[in-house]
Parts: sequence; structure tokens; C-alpha cells
Amino acid sequence: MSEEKRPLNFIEHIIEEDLANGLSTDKLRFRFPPEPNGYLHIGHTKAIGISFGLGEKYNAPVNLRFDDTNPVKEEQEYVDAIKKDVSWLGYQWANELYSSDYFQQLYDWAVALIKEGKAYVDSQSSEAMAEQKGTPTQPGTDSPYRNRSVEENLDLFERMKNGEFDEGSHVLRAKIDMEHPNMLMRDPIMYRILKKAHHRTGDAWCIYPMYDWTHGESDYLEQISHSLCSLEFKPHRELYNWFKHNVHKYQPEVLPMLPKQREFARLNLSYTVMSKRKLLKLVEDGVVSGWDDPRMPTISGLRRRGYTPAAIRQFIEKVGVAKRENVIDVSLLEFCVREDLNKTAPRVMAVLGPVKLVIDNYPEDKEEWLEAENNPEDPNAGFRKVPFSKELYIERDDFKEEANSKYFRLKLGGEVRLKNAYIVKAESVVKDVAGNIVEIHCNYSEDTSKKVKGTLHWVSVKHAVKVEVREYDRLFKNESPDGDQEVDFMEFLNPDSLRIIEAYVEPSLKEAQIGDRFQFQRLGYFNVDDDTSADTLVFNKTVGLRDTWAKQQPAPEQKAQAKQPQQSQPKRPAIEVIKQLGKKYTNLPEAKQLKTKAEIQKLAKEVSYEELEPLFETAAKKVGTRIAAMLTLGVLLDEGLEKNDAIEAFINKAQEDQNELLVMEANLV
RNA sequence: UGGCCUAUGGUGUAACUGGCAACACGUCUGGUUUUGGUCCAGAAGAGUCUAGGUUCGAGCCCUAGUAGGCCAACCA
Repeated sequence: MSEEKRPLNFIEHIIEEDLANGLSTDKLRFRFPPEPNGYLHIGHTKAIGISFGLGEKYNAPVNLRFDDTNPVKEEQEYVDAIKKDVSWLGYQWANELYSSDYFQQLYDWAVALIKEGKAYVDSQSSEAMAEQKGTPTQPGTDSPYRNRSVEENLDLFERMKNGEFDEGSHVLRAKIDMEHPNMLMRDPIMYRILKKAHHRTGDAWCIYPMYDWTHGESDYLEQISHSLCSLEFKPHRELYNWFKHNVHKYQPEVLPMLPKQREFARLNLSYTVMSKRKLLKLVEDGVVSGWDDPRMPTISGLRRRGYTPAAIRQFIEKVGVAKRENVIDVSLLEFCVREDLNKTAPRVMAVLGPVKLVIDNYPEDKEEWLEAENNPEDPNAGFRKVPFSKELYIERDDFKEEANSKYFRLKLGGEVRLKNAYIVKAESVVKDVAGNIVEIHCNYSEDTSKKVKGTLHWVSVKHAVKVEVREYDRLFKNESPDGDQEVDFMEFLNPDSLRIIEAYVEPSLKEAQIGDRFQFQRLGYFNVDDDTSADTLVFNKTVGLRDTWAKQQPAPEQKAQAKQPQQSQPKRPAIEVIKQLGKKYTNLPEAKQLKTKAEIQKLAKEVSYEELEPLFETAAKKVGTRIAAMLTLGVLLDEGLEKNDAIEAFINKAQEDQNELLVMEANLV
């Protein structure tokens, strides 16, 4: 465990502070509380990594608790999938728990709250209640049932539980404050009637507790010390605390720990969506083959795609934890898989876009089994034999009839090394009637000591194994497909996210098992897909190798795309941008200063005098801002603004300044 | 026209209780290399959203503004 020292994130700071204030380390306890209504995705991995990571760091227990309070959405299938994913990532939970285990305790506490006058049965329609709830800017009003007697509330609540009422006819609400600025505190619903079978409790209950009531008290019952969740639950914290404090007095000795809820920003990944609802839509519409389609950002999808648990955990580590909204570039995820696979994946040769290479001076029937290194990064990986013969497949992209000296690959008259084999020189090509190259003819030399620029991978035609390769591209063409208010995320789907190729691989791969990961040399990392059968091997491309050559090639399409997101940047008022540019103006080298000046003058056209005037008051020492203001003023005056006293004063003061740039600009206006 | 949260290179995160901004990805050079991979060496890129204030000194504190996010489900 060579734990690098990493700065603490804000949650760790909080825990360290709690420990410093007397909390004993053995009281630390965390939990990961998924709702079993869908598959886990890479976003959940962050939450998992935070809580389980803390558990590992402090050697504290972490519970896996299924938040299963809504029988209409939850299923055993999801429970199983979630458990599989969490353990695949390499985490071990202390206890497998279910909120539904606490239904009786929750019910008893609800009764106690009713007795204290802190909860009541409301018998209105949901519409009426919504009306009374008010809006974020307007307070709500009390329900006509708010002041029912304790006896009546107790009676009704019991009868709700006994199934005497229809769904929707009554709810139990906490009695807090209908005028509270936090809408969640406006008498939130604690129970609703749902005559549905639950995946675990069956028909035992027909009233089910709501999230806020259940989740907080489940934390409390489990004596969780720190309850970590994502940012959108911040407003819930107040209610979480209200429930917690009201329940605490019932058994303070048995349940002393009051859990502390803290919130972090959830993970967003570029070029994908991260909501169960949207992922479900992709599955239901058949856009993907299932939750574990290798293009999905689900854990099961990434697993099938060939990602390793280590890579995903490393990614989560690198992404960090904070409270601001973020979009992480997929390139970071890709970096993490490459980094891991580079060290562990056996190297192998495969040709995805084949063209035949014939070695004219190699004997017709000869074949040699040459030695090939399995992994240069791993000295223990050993060697294997690969067959070589007169006719080989190489990549179509690795040959050009003519090319300049920057092209290291094979060209007519040029020499290239065949990986693990000989050096060949291309002599001629055979074309079909349409002009396509069907064969490249070459001669080989057994002297392999010679220095040549390029090395190509290849597969012997006679020994090649034909396989299916699935290459994936991003599922969406837009960097943040659900970031557009007007356009539905489905509009951004990339129609070419899956490409199926017939490829040739070296014969050693016949032994490959489902899930095995390889590096196809010079191409990328690939793994054996679940669809592999006795007669066809199917590979998924996990990720390509870094390719600095491809980057040098013109890619006009890419560039055009890259520019688009910039235009959708939020537009800040021109005056704000000018202020910012001004601030650093004096620090800039001259060339950039001129550019900035031009930019300010362009922006100034959108600025009104009213916006500019406050800047005349800018402190003397903030020269840059004053210069920017002066430049802006110059433009306004050019456009016909009349000078007034404030303007004169500003200019005069500037002319007396010590900064030459400011004086110069002042003299110009 | 409410409440809460956030604001640091292109992206993501740092900066101990105030001492002129660090790391990773990405980008660009150069070297090594039987993978245009890996590895090694180096570079560019922010003066911390804006303004005012406190201070000898502010990314950190105070005030105001701007921008973005969240909040009105008998979902979680």
C-alpha cells in the first residue's frame, strides 16, 4: 500500500475535525444507499468511492443499504446487479441492509411523533396539498386537517396501516411550518398508502414511508457517523436534522450517534448522460442492447467494454471531491484504463483493415514460428510463438504508394520492420479494375539489425483467425447532451457509435476466454465479449492507444465540432469581460496587450455609459481596470458621447498617474 | 420577485488557523524505443468572476454585484 499523500478533500477535512474534537475513530461508520430501481453508473462510482474509500482509509464499516421504500419502481433484479457491481469494483460492505427492514421501527416512531403532536393525517387530494404548499417565492397555507386531535390522528394512521383506505385518500405529514422558506419543511409527507407488493416485505404493508423520513432514520438506526450524498440533497439536510432531533430523545442511550449529512457535487462525464431515467430510455428504445451495452456509462457497460476495477477506482481518485458543478472530460477516464492495461494486458497482433502483403523472395511453403514478447512492461509475462509465412495481412493504412518522409510506414521502394520478424522492402502493387490495391509485393531481408523508422504489425494469412471486432465511438455527439434546455438529449445521439468489423488475429488468440483483455499492438486495448461463441470470437475495443500520428493528420471535421461548444458558453455582459481583461492588462507582454486592447475596444461597443461610470471610482492602484475603463470611454466618446464632469475628472486624474500606459491612453481620449 | 449552494490555467482538483498559485489530464517540444504505445526531459497556459473594504500583506476575511446550480413528485 504505497498510499501517496494526497491533500484531503473537504469531507475528509470535516471528519478530521470531528476526530480532533473528540469523536472516536471506532465510531466512524458510512453507508452507500442506492435505490434498486436501475443499474449503477459511473456517477454512482464516485459516491461508492467516497464512502467505501473513507471506510478503507479509517478502517470503518460501510453498509450497503438498499433504499427500497417505493415498491412500484424497485425490483430484485436491480438489487442483484448493484451487489455484483459494487463487489466487482472491489469493495466489501460490512452489512447488506434494506430500509424495508426498518418499516416497523419507523412506524412506531411515527406513532410517537403523532402523540407529541408533531405529525398529522391529511385527507386532501394531492392537488389541494400542492396548492397549499406555495412556491419557492410564496409561503404555503395550513391544511384544514392540520389541527386534528391526537386521538383522531392515531386512529386514522392505524387504519391507514390496516388497509381500510384507498390509495391517495390519506397521508401522514410532519407538522413543521407551512410558511418555512425551505419548501421541504412545509409539512412534508411521511407516509402514503400504496397497495402494492414490495420485493421484500410482500403484502405486509400498504403504507410506505417517504425518502426523507426513511433515509435519515435508517442512517440513525445504523448509527452512521457521516452520511454523504450529492448536492441536490442539500435542502433536505434541514429536514434530515429535524427528524433526527425529534427521534433522538426516544432512545438516546441505545442510539447515541446523530449522523451528519454532507453533500458533494455529483460526477458528470462529457459526451454521455448520467441519469437513470435517460439511461433507461436508451435501453427501452433499443438504442443500446441493454444496461450492459459497452457504450453505456453503467458499471456493467464499462465492465463489458473491458474497463478494469482498478482503472475506474483510479479515475474516481483523480476526479476529486468538491462542491461545484463539474463535467469531467472522458479523456481522463481513457487515460486511467490505458495506464492500467498498459501494465497488464498481453500484447498480440491483429489486423483490422487487412491488405495482403506477399513476400516474393520467401519460399512458398515455408513457415516459421517466431518468438514474440508478451508484454515489454512486464518482464514476467514471457514469450509466445507467432507463425510467419509468405503471405501476410497488414493494415491498409500502413501502406501508401507514395508518401513524404514524415510517413514512417511502408511505401513503394521503402523499408519497414515487421514486428517480431524481418525487414521488408515494398516493390510493387497489384490493383483490381477499380484501382484498389489488392496485393503489395515485397522482398525481405534476414538482417534485422538495420535501423528502420517504422514497425508494422501483421498476421500470417494461412494462420489467421477471423474474428468480429466491435469498435465504439461516443454515444452522443454533444459534449453535454442533457445540457440543452430546448433540444432533447436523444437528438444528440451519435448514429455511428458502433462499428462492426471483420478482422484477422494471430492464432494464439484461439485460446482466449470471455473477459480476457489484450493489447492489439499499435491499435489499442480489446477484450473478449460475452457474445463470443464456440465458432466466433468477438472483441470489444476498450480504448485506442494514444496516437500522436493521427493528431498530425488533418481532421477538419473534429475541428469544426470542437468550436461549437464554445458558442454555447453563457454570455457574460461585455462590461464584466472588460473588467476582467483590464485586471491583467498591465501584466501582459506587449503583443498580447495590443490584442487585449483591441478586444476591449470591440466589447466597448456593447457597453452603455451607465455601466461604465461606476468604474471611474476604481481605486488608484488598480491601473489595469482604469486603463480598460479609459479604452472603453474612448470608444464611447468616438461614438458621440458628450463629455461631462465625471468624465473630465476621470481623464484628468489619469493624466497625472504614474503609469505611462494609463497616461498615454488618457491623452488619446 | 424567496431561500440555499458554488465561482482558481482548456478540464478536474490543491493551497495548514491570511504570506504574490501547486498537482493530474489535455496541449506542444526534444530524447529513448522492434508498438508514431510506454518511458524520460522540458515548455506553454491562470494572477484565483467583478468592484469596494479590512490588513504591512487576501484565492482565503467583510460588503455589494455578476454568473451558474438546486428547491413547488403521495420519487429517491
